[in-house]
Amino acid sequence: MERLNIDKVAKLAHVSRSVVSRVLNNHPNVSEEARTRVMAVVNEYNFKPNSVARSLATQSTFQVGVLTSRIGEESLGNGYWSLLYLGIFEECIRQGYYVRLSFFSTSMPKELHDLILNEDHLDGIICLNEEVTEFAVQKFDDHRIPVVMVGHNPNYPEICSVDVDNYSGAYKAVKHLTDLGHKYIGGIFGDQNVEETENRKNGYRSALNDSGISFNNQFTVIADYSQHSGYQTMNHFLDHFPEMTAVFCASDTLAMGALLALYERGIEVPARFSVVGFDGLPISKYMIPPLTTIEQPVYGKGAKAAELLISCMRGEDLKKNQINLEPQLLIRKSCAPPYN
Amino acid sequence: MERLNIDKVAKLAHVSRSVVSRVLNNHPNVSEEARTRVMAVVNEYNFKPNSVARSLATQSTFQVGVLTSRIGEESLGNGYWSLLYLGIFEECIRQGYYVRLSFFSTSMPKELHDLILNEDHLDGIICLNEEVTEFAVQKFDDHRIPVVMVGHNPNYPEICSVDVDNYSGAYKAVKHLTDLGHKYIGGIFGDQNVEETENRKNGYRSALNDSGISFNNQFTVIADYSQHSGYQTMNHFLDHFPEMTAVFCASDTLAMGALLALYERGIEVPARFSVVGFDGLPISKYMIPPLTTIEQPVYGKGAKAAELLISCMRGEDLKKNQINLEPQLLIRKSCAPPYN
DNA sequence: TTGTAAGCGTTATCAC
DNA sequence: GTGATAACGCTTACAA
Repeated sequence: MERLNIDKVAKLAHVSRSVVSRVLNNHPNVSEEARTRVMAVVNEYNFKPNSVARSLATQSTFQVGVLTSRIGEESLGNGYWSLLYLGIFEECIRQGYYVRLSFFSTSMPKELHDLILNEDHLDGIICLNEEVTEFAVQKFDDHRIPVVMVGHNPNYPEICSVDVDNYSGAYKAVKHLTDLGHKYIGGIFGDQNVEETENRKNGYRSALNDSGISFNNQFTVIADYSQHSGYQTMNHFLDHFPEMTAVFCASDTLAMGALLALYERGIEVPARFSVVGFDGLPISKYMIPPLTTIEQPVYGKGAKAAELLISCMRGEDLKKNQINLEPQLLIRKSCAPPYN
Repeated sequence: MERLNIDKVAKLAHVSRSVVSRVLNNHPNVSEEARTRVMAVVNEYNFKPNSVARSLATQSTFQVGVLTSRIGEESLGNGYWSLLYLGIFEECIRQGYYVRLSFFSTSMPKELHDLILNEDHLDGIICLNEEVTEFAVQKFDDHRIPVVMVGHNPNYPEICSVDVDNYSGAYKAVKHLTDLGHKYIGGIFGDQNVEETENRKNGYRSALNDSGISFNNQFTVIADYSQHSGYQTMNHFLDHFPEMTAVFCASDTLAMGALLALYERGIEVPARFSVVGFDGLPISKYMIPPLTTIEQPVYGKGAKAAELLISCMRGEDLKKNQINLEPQLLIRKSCAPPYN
């Protein structure tokens, strides 16, 4: 069976191509009779209008681009990104949009940048981190196509964004530790020069403060979100601050590294040391011991970002465009009162 | 600055639109002089031809679809899928193809299936697992667009596929255990009714055999590739076969679950029990203890699949279309000779 | 070597 | 309510 086009359908239904188009797009001004004739043909031949031609005519592709940094394999492999993408994908497809996932790296040739961000093929863009946001915003500074980002960036106040309440999450984590009686609590953070880190650090600080514990800057390290950084930083803490009895890690991956460092030194968790993570990744449930962590709605962040983007694409003017989702403390087995 | 099209470029360069098209597509038969004039304009205005229009004219979109099952969040989060996708993406983009990643579920409405697999928008498809392959192959049984899959499926011998040598991987893993002196070795596998499992099981069996150990069917369980299954199955083994001293897990996630079960019972790894995984995921390095595993080139599988697909799309006739990549034993800290 | 003109398969405008 | 017809922006015979 030949693949047919709108003209052939029109012929078969004894109408003009415009009528077919109207029927397919639910436009008014088409007689009930014509509609049924057209639909009969459409169903019989399972006709689907060619979406490329439609894109050319309407100047919109119904495709959303998702952009993230070409991070290392280790960071990529932690489940956070897949879950975020899944949230985006499912919301988009539900609303009839395709989604194209691209990894971006400043070191790739310019042609690839242009290819990835090819505006003819994209109706909107979701940026998953700051580096990429900067790049996309700069390229689309004339607002030709809408951009939304996951995570807030104070440099781009006019851009819609979704994030978890980082302050609140960190606060809850550290408060849990102080409530347990810990007084010397390390903090491992993941990303320099980013509001997220600033907020998490403030949450950490406030929780300490509210428990009457003074903040010690040496107990705080900003690295990156890899397991390796968690491992390294934990070793550093253990070498220099024997009084420390607990650590707040700003990601589950960081916590995973910290747990390994503790294990290698034979320091039992949670009996002799407590650790709390951030993210609530699926794998955190199977760490040893199962990680107490701050669960954030990763999937939900993605879905919400997609929802915002599609609203923007439809031309709706969003007033409340910086959305914060609330994280929850998820208690498992990696925390206990301090030893002694 | 207005966005320009090929006609405007032609006007500015004082040539016809066909000349512009020819220089943009590196076609022959264009004078050096015309070429430089065109390129001058192209560069000055940074002109990029509209790819949607090009798609319509050439009947090809330069887009590749990647299809995978809408698996649970836990399975999604293990890093395997992200890595595989990264391999596909980077090879595609290098060759100038976009890639669209979609999750497929048999339970979603038919409109979504049609949307996801919309052939007008796709020049080729890479299937990441069997369920999805079946669906795609059935939809494109007339070979309108090429399909390649990751993992071999004997039901579709004519389709190009890439996989790791599952037999060899399992063999190496279990041989490592028998070489260490283990005699009672469990096997946890991940996917019923799939050639992959068959092959891994055969590898496990052969290694046992080559070491003069008889195969015990009770020591073998086929579940799914989740941490939870590893956890559950390990508990089952521990409850029923106290003589068992080691286990081969057909994925790192399975091993992660097994490790947790062992930990909860206070059975030290590797002192009292050895475990080896399969995959070599980035997270396996940070398990407790760091996992000895069979490292397969996940990224490479993706890249190779993309390479095959693009060859097919270019019309090359591939003879050697079932490719096997060789996995390696990666020794870390989860194995030791049996206790006593 | 170059230019003209005919597609590609839609949507959208505007007479009828 | 309907149907020509003109876009949309490109590629590609074919003629010059």
